[in-house]
Amino acid sequence: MTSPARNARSASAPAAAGNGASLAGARLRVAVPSVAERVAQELRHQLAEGLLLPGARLTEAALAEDLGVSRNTVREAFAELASERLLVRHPNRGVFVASLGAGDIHDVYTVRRAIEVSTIRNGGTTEQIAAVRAAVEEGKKAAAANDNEGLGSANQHFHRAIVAMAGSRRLDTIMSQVLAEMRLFFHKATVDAEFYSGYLKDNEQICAALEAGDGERASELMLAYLDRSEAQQVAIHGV
Amino acid sequence: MTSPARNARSASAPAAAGNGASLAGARLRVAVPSVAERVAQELRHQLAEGLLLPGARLTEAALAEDLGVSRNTVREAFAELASERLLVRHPNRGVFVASLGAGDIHDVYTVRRAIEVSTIRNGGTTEQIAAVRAAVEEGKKAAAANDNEGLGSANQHFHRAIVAMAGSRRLDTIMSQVLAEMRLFFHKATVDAEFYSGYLKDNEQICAALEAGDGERASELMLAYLDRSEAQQVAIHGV
DNA sequence: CTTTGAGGAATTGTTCAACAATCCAACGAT
DNA sequence: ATCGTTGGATTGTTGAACAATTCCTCAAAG
Repeated sequence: MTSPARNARSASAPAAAGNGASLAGARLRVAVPSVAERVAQELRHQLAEGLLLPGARLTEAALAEDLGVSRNTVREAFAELASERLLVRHPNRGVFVASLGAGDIHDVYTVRRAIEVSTIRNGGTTEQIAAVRAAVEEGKKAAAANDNEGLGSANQHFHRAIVAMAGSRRLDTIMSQVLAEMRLFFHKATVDAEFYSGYLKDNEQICAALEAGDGERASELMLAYLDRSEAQQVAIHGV
Repeated sequence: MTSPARNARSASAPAAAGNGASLAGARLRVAVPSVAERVAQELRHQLAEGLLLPGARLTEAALAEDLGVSRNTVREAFAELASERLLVRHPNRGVFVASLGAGDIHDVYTVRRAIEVSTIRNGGTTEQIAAVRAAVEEGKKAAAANDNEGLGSANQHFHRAIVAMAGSRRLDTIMSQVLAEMRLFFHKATVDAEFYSGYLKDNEQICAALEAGDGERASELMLAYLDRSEAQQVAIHGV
């Protein structure tokens, strides 16, 4: 019953001479993200890029000054990022970049096992499987180009494509958040060339099983992959 | 004061392999929840209680006045509830109590299938299974007392206990959020006496299978239960 | 009679300035 | 060296302000 889009006409343009110039760029963009949302985006970017390391402290005043926004707005962005577990709030002490502890690694992989294995067992449409295949090929290409950064991205695309087969917005966002958490914490590991290259074969096998319509085998492969990956992460980062 | 580098000291403190998380989480009750948090709690309560129906609008000023807090504080509470999908923000239009559409029902059950079935297949410790059993008995008792409200609570406890077997904080919170969503939307349905009573037998069977160590059978029963429940919800609420 | 457009009220988005509460580190007294 | 005290800094919260936007009403034009 809710009509999603309402045209934004009423271009009364009572404003001064300048007029459309500045608005022209945003003319088609019906929904401009709020300032708080843009701050959150910027922080997510910096977190994903490894510019903000786990444990680092973020002070409201500094960020507000730095980004040219109000402290309250920064606060809203903090709340959003905290709800995604990328930041943690210590009451009256400040917000810090999240850092995963020993149990958290297992925790994250438990979520992934639940979501990915369950999803993959049910298979997907040919289009959805094609998306998975595309991610696999993207990874191969990145490997051939020795592009580690691209390899990491391709791997995330692969797993996101897997979950997308379930066709659930909620699962998609959960998966995105989990991947963001991992990317934040495991950023150092991504520099290791051998780190992702070993997974290329797994992804290929899983994708092949999917294309063959053997969801059961695909799910078993995925489960084995996740278990192995978890063990690897535990080995790298001190338990 | 332009502070160019915000990468604070990450050196010593955060080590605490034990876990900084538990330190924060284990902050004893000496810490009083913030005002924003209390507002969020109050709203959650009213939502769960059915005092705020889906689609209802919440105005910042009214709530601020009503609860005796500042508008900004209400805003923070809104942000938190929105991140839990209990409220939705329409930019420049206001926040509304979330209402599930056609696809959302299937979406929610997709999440539950992924989490609950996956968790139950792996079984749990005797203590964890005992918690499941306790929820089952709680339901029986409520049924005997003709306490529909209690029946609904017991059912939620049952499913929460199931997920708790995974021992994952993240899965627990995801499950809590999903259950909160359902409780909000399906509140009207909970008045139906027959609605939950039919599930008592399912819960009993699932619990029995768990106690017998037959996780596979338990998971199959759970899957069948969820599918049936989804169909029932779709039947009740217009597709 | 329907459509169009121009106010105008109401609400949100955002900023700013202030104050209380809390934490932290340095300091001083015992 | 231990323990309390004292400042300084940062967060939590408030209140008021203003621009931007939406919604509603209503009169004018077709």
